[in-house]
Amino acid sequence: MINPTPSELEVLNILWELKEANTQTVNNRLNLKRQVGYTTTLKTMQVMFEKGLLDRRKEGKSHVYFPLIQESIAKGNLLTKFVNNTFGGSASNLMMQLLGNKNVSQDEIAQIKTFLKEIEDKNHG
Amino acid sequence: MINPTPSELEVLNILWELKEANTQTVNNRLNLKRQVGYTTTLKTMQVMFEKGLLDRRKEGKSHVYFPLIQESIAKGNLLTKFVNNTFGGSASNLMMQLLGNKNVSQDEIAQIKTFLKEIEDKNHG
DNA sequence: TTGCAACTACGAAATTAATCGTACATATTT
DNA sequence: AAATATGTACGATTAATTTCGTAGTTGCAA
Repeated sequence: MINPTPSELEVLNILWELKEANTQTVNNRLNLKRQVGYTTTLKTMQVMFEKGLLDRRKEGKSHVYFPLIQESIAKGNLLTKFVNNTFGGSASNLMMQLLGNKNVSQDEIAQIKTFLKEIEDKNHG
Repeated sequence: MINPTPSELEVLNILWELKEANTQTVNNRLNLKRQVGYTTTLKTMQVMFEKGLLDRRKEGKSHVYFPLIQESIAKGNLLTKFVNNTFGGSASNLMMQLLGNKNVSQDEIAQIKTFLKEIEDKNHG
């Protein structure tokens, strides 16, 4: 199980959205949020290719990269690791922290409750 | 806002539990889970002291260290950062991932539901 | 075919975190 | 006082990640 680094996750988030893209496109996207050099992005994607996080095909002059790992699986793995490190493996502890967190909006909390109600209803109905 | 590194968080977890402890005690605790050298633990705690994560007082021959940061605040900060990095800032996305995660036991899920029901009841009653 | 623009490859530097070796200081025991 | 035990400080090493400089390749336009 290969967990992406923070920088790699940024790249993956873009590729999960676009399905596939060349380095230029990914780099432009990254630069909407923060300044990154082109070769930095290229190197990151090459390393990801070597790690097996991405695959690519030649298209014209450039390579088109695409993810080899599913979004839900990658994020699930990261989440599991985070829960273990930070909340001693207790998902409910994380949950309680989340609901008490000032950085989580009331909207988000309402959404979570709605989501859980749906699950409840599905199970009981 | 200084976020502890993974190793630092391990130390903090011990100190939050014990309120305060010397390096020897912390190191012994760490070694229940994995092998760590004494000077490694010492160095980590010294760095944490420099960063302002811990304070200490001289007691006999050794220093007694104690946390300067509250558990809920530290974990809340880590959680916020994680939600931002991994789930684009959406706590409900994290939530959905959590409930679908194979690594989260049915017990945990039940506990979360119970916990949310309590909140619901408290709000509606 | 020469020159330019767009990509790519490679290596290396810079940063951060984690780890430990070694030496020093202090207190206690003999 | 010498030996021992305990704790501390400091520097150095290792490893992982992030970053970028530079050079090479390819294709197209002048």
